[in-house]
Amino acid sequence: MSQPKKMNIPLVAPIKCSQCPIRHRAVCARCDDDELILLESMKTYRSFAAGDVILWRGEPLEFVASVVSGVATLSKTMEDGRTQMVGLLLPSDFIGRPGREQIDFDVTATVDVTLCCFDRTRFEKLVNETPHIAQRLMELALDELDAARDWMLLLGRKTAREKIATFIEMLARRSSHGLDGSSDVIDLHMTRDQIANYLGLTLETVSRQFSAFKKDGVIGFTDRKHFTVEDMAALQEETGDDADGGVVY
Amino acid sequence: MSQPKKMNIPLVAPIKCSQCPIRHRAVCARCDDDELILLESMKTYRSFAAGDVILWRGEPLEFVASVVSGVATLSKTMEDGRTQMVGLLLPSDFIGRPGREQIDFDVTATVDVTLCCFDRTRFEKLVNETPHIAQRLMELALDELDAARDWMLLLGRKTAREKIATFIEMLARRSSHGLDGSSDVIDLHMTRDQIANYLGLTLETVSRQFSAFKKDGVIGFTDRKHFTVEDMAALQEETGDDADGGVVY
DNA sequence: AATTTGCCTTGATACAGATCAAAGAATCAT
DNA sequence: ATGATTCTTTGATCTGTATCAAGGCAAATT
Repeated sequence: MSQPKKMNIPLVAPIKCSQCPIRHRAVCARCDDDELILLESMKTYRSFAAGDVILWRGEPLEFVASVVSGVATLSKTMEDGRTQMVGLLLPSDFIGRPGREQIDFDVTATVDVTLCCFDRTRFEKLVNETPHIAQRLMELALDELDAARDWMLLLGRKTAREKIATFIEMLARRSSHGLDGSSDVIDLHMTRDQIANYLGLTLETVSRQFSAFKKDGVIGFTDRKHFTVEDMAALQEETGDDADGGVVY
Repeated sequence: MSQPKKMNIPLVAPIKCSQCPIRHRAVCARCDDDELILLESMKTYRSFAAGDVILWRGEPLEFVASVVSGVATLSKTMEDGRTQMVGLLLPSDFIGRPGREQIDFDVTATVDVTLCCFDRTRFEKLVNETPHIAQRLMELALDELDAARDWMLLLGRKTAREKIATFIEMLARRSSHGLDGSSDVIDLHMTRDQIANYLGLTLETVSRQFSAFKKDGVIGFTDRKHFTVEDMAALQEETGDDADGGVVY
């Protein structure tokens, strides 16, 4: 009954742009109705199971895409196997870049992922003709750049404890549904090993720091993949980040 | 005769866009003659001495700019003083982003810098009206993003020796004037401390690794700020990067 | 139910790089 | 020139995190 994991049926029937959950945040955010009709005719949906590689480094890039649902990661691997995640793609984030026919990292689905794909060369043409899209793509790229820079500070200067605190705080912020009601159960989609690759640590250190925060009453685990934040103020304090935006009076 | 360091005369007479050294690579790369005339009427030049802070984190952003000459760095500092450089700006690189009125890092001139500045709000308007510029800005952002991701791998996973090798190799590649004639003298514009902040190390470790590479005959110092690469192959090997682009056959 | 497999935790130990310290160049100011 | 300051090197020691190793738990498979 269950499908074999690597079965190759990535294509899925797309939903209407007008009903698309990422309509107002993705690369198409600024498009008017005419432009949407055009995009609608170009797009195809593809799905990937958790763990599947979406794109290999160096592989010719046939399509660019927006993440519709799920989470994907960008990662780089050294010859001896050391790997570092260099990006996290959430719904509305964009994969690929116009003007380059390959990428320099692997893209992997960490949970089931659905992508809204466009043929790369056709999309490039569209970018050149459609200012809205180029502008939105610019904004998305600049947002990712901001995130990458925060991550560089984390990787270069934060201690293991600060890294884990920052990571937990990020998850807490993301999964709080608008409100900052703290004691929701947070899902830790990734394995300890993936978290380690994200934070520039080993999986053992990740495990130890989680245990330490649990012992200190900052978080509580309901099971290995789910936890609650018990003391948000303490967590914030441990991240090493400024409480405010860094504005000094 | 010499001017006091902090004297506030940043404004300088701009040169013509048509003669501008970064004309074909900066944000204005794709602009046609009409657009250039418009930009010409908007732009002002500002100069900063080595060591000057160009923009403070959180400060309201009055202008955006292209680097015309010199080198500037982007850096983030934690409350306790730990700092991490998160970007290096070379001629043609862009400072600031349309749609945001402050930035989350400090921008500092490491050597004397000249900027081609545009009033931020006027520039934003121009971006909205001029697809060329949004496209070019997107490309610049994506290039920076690629660089940031390489840097994340370095910060998260490379050893001190690999970090220094990567840094030296980058300088060597940049300062080789087109040719790969190796034994040019390379200028190490930055202090050991700045290099440490760039690589996520301490200045002592930077110094030790330089000494180690010198002892191993990989590089030779002519003075503390100038060196030559004696063994490029060995240097490449030490970076930990794939020799090729990662293409496996 | 028993077994396998993958993931996680915890302990013991090693080591790379940080920290502390001091002295040696180079640059700057007088 | 002379002294002051800043930057750099090198040494000694410490420590946070990696590494090595073993066992535990839970889900998947038989």
